[in-house]
Amino acid sequence: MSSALAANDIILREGYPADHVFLLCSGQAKVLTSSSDGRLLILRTAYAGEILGLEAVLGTSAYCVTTQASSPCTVISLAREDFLSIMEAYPQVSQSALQTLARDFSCAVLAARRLALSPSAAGKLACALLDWTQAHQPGESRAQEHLPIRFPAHVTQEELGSISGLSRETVCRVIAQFRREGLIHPNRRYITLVDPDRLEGLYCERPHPTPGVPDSATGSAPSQTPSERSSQQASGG
Amino acid sequence: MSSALAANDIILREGYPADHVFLLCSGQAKVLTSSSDGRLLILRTAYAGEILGLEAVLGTSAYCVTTQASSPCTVISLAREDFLSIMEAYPQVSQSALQTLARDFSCAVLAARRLALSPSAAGKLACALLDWTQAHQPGESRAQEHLPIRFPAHVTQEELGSISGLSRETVCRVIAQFRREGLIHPNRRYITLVDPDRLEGLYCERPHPTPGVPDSATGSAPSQTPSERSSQQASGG
DNA sequence: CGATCGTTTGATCGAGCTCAAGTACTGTGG
DNA sequence: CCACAGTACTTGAGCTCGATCAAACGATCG
Repeated sequence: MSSALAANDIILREGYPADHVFLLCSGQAKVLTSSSDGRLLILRTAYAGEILGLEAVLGTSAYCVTTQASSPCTVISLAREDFLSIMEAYPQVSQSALQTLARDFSCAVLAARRLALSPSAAGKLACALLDWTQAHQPGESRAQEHLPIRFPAHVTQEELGSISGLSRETVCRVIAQFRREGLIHPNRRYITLVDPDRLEGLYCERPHPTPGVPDSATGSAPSQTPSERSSQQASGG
Repeated sequence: MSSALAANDIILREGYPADHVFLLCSGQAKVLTSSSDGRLLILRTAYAGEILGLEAVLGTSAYCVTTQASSPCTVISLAREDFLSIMEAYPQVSQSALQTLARDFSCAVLAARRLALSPSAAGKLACALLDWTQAHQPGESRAQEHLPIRFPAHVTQEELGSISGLSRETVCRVIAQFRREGLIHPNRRYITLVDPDRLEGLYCERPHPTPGVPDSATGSAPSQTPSERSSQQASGG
């Protein structure tokens, strides 16, 4: 039931039958998806305490991501049926699973966003750095976002490439460019984001409070949602 | 509480406070994310009966996708607190929400996959067509995947571009190429995928039962997951 | 029958990938 | 402390693919 894994061991594999969920008891793991030619897309890092494989056990019958230990790990595996009955018995577990899935979904959407909508390599990398640091920020230090941010340790440029959808070499070139522009300060250990706000403003098309969805057919005020105009009827477009 | 919306009206907007969930009672809606310069990434189509905005109400405090009516719609909005207490009172609602979120997550991962891992425009479009038809297949006709598939109606090439991360013109060119190769049969109304399997084999790097994650440091059999070697200990890397 | 929207095709250009070579840093063992 | 090996980083040159710009063509609808 409990396993000790070495770095780079596979915890679960995309495409395989989703017969278990895995509780990551210690260590860290990369959540990624891969193509048959070896290219990787790293979605996020999972830390101790997280449950892996939720989406597959609940939904389709196969895992849709691969999880690979990035450091020595301890995991506990739980059979699908057991986990489902636990969730039934303890509503708190369901609630926790809901929040986990909601976060996973947001993370996947952010990845898709920057891959599709960032027009340049610099944009992709900037978004990746900002998304990554925000997602892995311990605690709720979202308010002091304008302060310098340390990028988590031991992420190679190759991994950065797999996060942002760029080649190793391009990652290197963009990092050099950001350094020249004073936006980041790469040490051997950390990449310090000197001015996250400026980085975001210059290169990112991130979800803002006022996003750019066209309101072509909508004559009404763009900021209104149905909840705010429950009595009104939308003018037919 | 209930609203009638015209086509192209916005149901909920990414970045806005997640104060409500929305039950789509009739019509269809596009789930998308946008950049400030107007580029779009369409993740999927939501149909009548679906609950929209789940991920935001449960997780972070802001919607992370935009939902836009693609046909006239009826939606019912439900305040966040009300929905949360309903979920608490009726475990079935929680279970349903879990499955919805699991599917949404899988869908977002597929989008990120094809954006990052498909090496060519043809690959991106082929994956998009296949993902889209599978996700929107009514019922469980997954078994007869080798039969021709009709692509859902009224998806313009521009929308196909926003689904696959390509420009309109490139979508057109790739469609022409697929037609020349006998892979698809585009009518004015439908695109018929003549041979989905061949299309997938030629152009897609989709999650197969034997994906290409490197097992560099793992000496053990690649197909083994921790659940299958619960008594064994991984050899320290 | 004209207007509008969607599709088709061509020409050009540039960003980023690939290939290739070279450099810096880390850790290990003597 | 130094030599060595391995890994990661850096930089350059060339080239390919898809975006962009531009211009018709076709269908549908009022």
